[in-house]
Amino acid sequence: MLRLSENFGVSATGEARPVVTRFAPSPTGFLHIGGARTALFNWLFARHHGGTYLLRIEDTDRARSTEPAIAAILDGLDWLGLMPDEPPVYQFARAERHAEVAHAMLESGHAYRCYATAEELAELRETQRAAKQPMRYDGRWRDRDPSDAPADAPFVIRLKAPREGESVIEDVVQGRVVVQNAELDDMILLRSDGTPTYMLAVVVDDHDMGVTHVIRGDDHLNNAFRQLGIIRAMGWDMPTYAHIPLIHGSDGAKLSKRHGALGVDAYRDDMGMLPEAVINYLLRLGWGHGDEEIISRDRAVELFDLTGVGRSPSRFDIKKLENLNGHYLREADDARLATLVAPRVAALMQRAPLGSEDVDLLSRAMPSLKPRAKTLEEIADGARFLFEHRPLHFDEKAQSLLDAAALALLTKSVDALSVLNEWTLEATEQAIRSVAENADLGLGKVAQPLRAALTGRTTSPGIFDVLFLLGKDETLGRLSDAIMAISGGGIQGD
RNA sequence: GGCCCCAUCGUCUAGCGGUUAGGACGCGGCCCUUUCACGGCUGAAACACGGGUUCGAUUCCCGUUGGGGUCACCA
Repeated sequence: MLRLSENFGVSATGEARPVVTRFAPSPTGFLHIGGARTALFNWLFARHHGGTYLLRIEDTDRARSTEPAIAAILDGLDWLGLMPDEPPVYQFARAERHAEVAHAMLESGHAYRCYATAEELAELRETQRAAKQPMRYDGRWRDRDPSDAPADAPFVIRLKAPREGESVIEDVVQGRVVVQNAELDDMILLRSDGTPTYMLAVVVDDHDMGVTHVIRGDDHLNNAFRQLGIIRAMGWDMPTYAHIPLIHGSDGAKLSKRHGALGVDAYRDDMGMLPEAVINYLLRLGWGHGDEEIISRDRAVELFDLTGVGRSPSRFDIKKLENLNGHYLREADDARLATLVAPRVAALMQRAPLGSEDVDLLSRAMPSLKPRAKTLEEIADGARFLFEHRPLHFDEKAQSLLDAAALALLTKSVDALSVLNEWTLEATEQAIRSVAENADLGLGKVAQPLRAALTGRTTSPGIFDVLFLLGKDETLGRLSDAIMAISGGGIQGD
């Protein structure tokens, strides 16, 4: 398939311009995962070509745009490292310029005033639907003499779109797409209150911002043809289009709020994902480079291109994201993870924030904690035993391990451990191994009761890591707690 | 419904006329092993269907089916 050059936007005069991309969300809600991917692709494309990546807040819908939504979008982009190269452009602030363009088109005869009322149009649509005709504006004011206009009546400005012929877009992702001009009606440019519609604003802003490559969801593919009408009427350059397929939920339906279209903050806060994992996952959703799966940000900038973007929609798979997150967790710096996990531990245990000593302990425990988790939340859960206060609460499985046989083993362990002068991994391991050997048992037979007694659970980091992290006093204390509980028959349990 | 887009394992994908159809997630088994993980090995698992074009189609063309998108004084 023939594809246009991606490196540069080519102007009407044929001169090459440096790449400018933009992400243009409307602030009507959080930054969801699909928007994040669009932002990522725009960012990546600009970086790859040494261009500029911009952000435009499409807030012309005053009723639905909110300040918190803007904050949420900025926050999400910041977390993902996708902040724009220049301060964001607020579309509503440019309403005057949009109106100016609409009036210029009126002057040049590319647009006209339409006095049809909302009721009139609703009626038109109803008739068309009843007759099973395509629903479009019928152009009733298109060629009407301006003198027919009712005095002082409100009007909108509509584009005078060509009614014959066809329009072609060579989309970098979708290929050549052709639409008959007869399919397009005369869309509204300026509302009766003088405010611009999205169709007008997006074209004017993209032009004024010097956007060379429009990379957006393919739900805008049909819009592109409408927008083309404005571009041609104004004699502007057509940007290179790249309409990327949407992300669907795991059930194949469009990702919506009830289908798991969560804000990126949910991935960060609720699930405990790392931004690098989300970025890597989003990158691979709809884009591929051979067999490479683990791709760093730098590597992505190096490799990314639009030709690698697939044409079919993809489904969101949380399992794969978790797997990737596990990978980046294992790779991440321990001190950084400790900082991220600390508040989660406090929340989980319903206790005061961890002090610096506790965070330090968390950091030291991280090498044995992080390989066992896929999210920060799981790390926090696995770290609880470090901060639990004596006497421990034993879960059901742990209780069943703490029986009469365990009592003997625990007692012997206390004996072997308490005489140790040095509390090292090596020393404790040697002591416990000899307890096992003397009892003629495998290490596992001793390790499990120890684990239960020390952590209250049956799963934990390696038992010698647990011993070491807890320290001698705490270890011996917890062991004697368990011994007492068993002999007294009063195990603290559920 | 009109128009537009899409179609390889369950999922994300590689493939760009001739391959034992590859990788990853997930799933099963084995190994490692003090639990759980990690790691290693391994198994099952796909070209939606029907016509063409061609010596030869997963690959090119058409159709069918299926999925998605879009048809506002929303963006």
